[in-house]
Amino acid sequence: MLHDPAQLDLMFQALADPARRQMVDRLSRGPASVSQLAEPLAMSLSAVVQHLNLLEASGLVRTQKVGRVRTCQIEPKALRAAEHWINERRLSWERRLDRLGDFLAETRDET
Amino acid sequence: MLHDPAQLDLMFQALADPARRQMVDRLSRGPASVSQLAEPLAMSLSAVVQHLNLLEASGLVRTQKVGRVRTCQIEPKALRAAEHWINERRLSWERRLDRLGDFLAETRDET
DNA sequence: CCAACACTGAAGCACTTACTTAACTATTGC
DNA sequence: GCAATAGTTAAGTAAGTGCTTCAGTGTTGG
Repeated sequence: MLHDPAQLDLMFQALADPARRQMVDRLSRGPASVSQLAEPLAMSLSAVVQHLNLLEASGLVRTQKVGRVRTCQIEPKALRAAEHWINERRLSWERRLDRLGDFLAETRDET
Repeated sequence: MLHDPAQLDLMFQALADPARRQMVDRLSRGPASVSQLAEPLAMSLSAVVQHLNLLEASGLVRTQKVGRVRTCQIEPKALRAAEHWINERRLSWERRLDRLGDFLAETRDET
């Protein structure tokens, strides 16, 4: 579910905006309300809510409303999924370089 | 350089598109020419070049032209930078949860 | 030399994004 | 109850994205 291309689209898209990354950054230090998320950002509350909805749709953030305040938290599983996608490609590349290095070392020995 | 917000914007933006992720995926298995990158994609070569230019601007891919073919490779440093940004936020969140767990366990013992 | 090859660049078009303002709903404290 | 609080929703707009086609440029094999 977290690994399907559409979900990865949404996650990376969500992380591509500095305001949304700032929101994730704030949430990594603990839960916050919408207004608390909005406070350091130079934009209307309405804009923040729209960013938050994207973050929630991407799965990176989970929210729950109690009374009139919506409290937001990070969803570490989603972060891990994005991290994992990148990590696999990087490792694949680096393993390939290692094998290439070994090959070159071996063929050098065979002189 | 790789950690400034604008560069992260470009990297996550680049990864937000399935065609570009497919190109990165292909490159994680070894270098490729533009035509080779284009081959599995259902779009014009021109569109592929435009995607490739974004990938290069983001720093995720490096290319060099020899004769008439442009050969593309992954830049693992950039992948690592994106990975690292996500990883730090996730760890920050998870450490916070651990401390919270410890605190709750301690206060329970104090009865 | 010249045709095929591997791209490259510009223009145009449909669609999406990141906001804004303004009007609204639902809670809460007094 | 009623004003302040916390958030939501809709509509509008300027700029950005992801393609397309078409007309190039430079390179290479025969």
